[in-house]
Amino acid sequence: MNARSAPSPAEVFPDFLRDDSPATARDETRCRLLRAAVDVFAHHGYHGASTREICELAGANTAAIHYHFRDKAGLYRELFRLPIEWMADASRPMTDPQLPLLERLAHFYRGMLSVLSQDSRLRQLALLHAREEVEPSGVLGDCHTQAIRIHHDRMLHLLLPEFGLQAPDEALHGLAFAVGGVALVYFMARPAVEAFAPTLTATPESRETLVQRCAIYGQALIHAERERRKTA
Amino acid sequence: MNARSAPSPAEVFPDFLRDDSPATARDETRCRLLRAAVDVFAHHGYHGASTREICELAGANTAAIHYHFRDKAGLYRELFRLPIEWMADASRPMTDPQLPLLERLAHFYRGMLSVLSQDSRLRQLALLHAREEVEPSGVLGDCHTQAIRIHHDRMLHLLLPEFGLQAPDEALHGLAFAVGGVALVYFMARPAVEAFAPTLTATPESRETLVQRCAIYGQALIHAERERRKTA
DNA sequence: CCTAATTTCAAGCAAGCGCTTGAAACACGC
DNA sequence: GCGTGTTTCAAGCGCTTGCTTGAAATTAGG
Repeated sequence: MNARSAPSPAEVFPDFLRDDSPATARDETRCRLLRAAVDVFAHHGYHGASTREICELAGANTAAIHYHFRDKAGLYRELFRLPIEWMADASRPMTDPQLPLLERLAHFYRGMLSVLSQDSRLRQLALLHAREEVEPSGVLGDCHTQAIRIHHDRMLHLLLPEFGLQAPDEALHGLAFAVGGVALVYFMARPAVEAFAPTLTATPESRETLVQRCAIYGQALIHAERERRKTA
Repeated sequence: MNARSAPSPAEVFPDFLRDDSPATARDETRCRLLRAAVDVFAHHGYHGASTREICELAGANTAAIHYHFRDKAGLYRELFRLPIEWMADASRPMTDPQLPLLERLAHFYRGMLSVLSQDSRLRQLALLHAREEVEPSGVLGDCHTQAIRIHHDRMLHLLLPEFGLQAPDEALHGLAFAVGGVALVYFMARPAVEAFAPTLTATPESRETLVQRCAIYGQALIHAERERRKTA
């Protein structure tokens, strides 16, 4: 009668995104619900989405949501349960101290933009995170901010040695926001980007060119902050 | 029975935001509805907001929305009818060719951040625009993108002479996005900023410091792009 | 002050919402 | 093959939603 006990994270993430999962048939409906939920929530937002539409897309009964996730909020929350680190695997090498700064920044931006490049559920999931930042659904608590913090901390981790600091000060937080902001617009204001400069992110080649330019910009920001600290 | 013909823009914008308007009593209910709509839509988003709550806050009957704006979408659309140029008056001097680049950039960022500084309806209105970018309500058409375009064009207008160009190329659009992105996070990811570095935007003084740093960053981006073009 | 147009009101409709129910279908150990 | 626990189903409940209605209240002109 009650909702199932939650499975371990690795059991569903990010596997449920793939159409060829799950391994076991017992979770089939559950996975189809999660996949459909990503699609519908991404299209209409949390409040705009209806459980009926999700179930219809999943080919399941409306009662299935209550059975597997207790309620609509539980289903939505399940999509945010794991940190979004795996969303941007490509950005992992940015913490490699062996690589030159420019290259690490390129990895960072490639990670951000790669998620958006494909018309996949990964991109839709990224969209859900972006939405939650601008229009919190109110059902997630602070778990979403925690997920974002990982990225911010990683950026700080890259910046700190550049300035010989042990802990970030106010300006370093601002710099981290600025470095991320160089590519943020492609994340958070997709319609505007495609309206003003559609060719910028059209092909994988143009996206890679964009990544390289962003890396140069990021490096310039770091240099500028270094100069600013010298004179101040 | 039918909705009134739309008044001229200057008649309601941005006057309806001020609590001491309107000049004539005949538009009182209409103005109170608009003000309440800003509040409620900003809190819950388009889909999450209910017309009943808006009317309750405005002290009006639920039928008033239909009478003055035809329906919920009409009321929402009215909040987006005018370009958002007046939302950031402080950024107007950024087009003044007399001023040095750094100062013009400071005006730009001051305009962006000033809107968010106060807990006013102006800020809520800005929030509505940010939301619409991430989660289009679907009732605005492209009129919202048009409003954003004004800011993008103004940034291009600032950048073009710096590179001796007549028309923007792909990279210049990317640069415009990057320059704006330096402060975009304070606009579009307010919860994250306040979670990670709350003091950054806490007081008017710290915000002005932030504006100055952003201007330096923006200038650095422009210089970096100039260097990049030289070597490429 | 009467008349006509404009604006507001209480009441309620149809539709869609999230969620519940009790029974049927299924899976699986013995 | 049976009994037990798990999963799915059709049906519908109570509620809120956006919107409508016809009449009352208000305003303005002659």
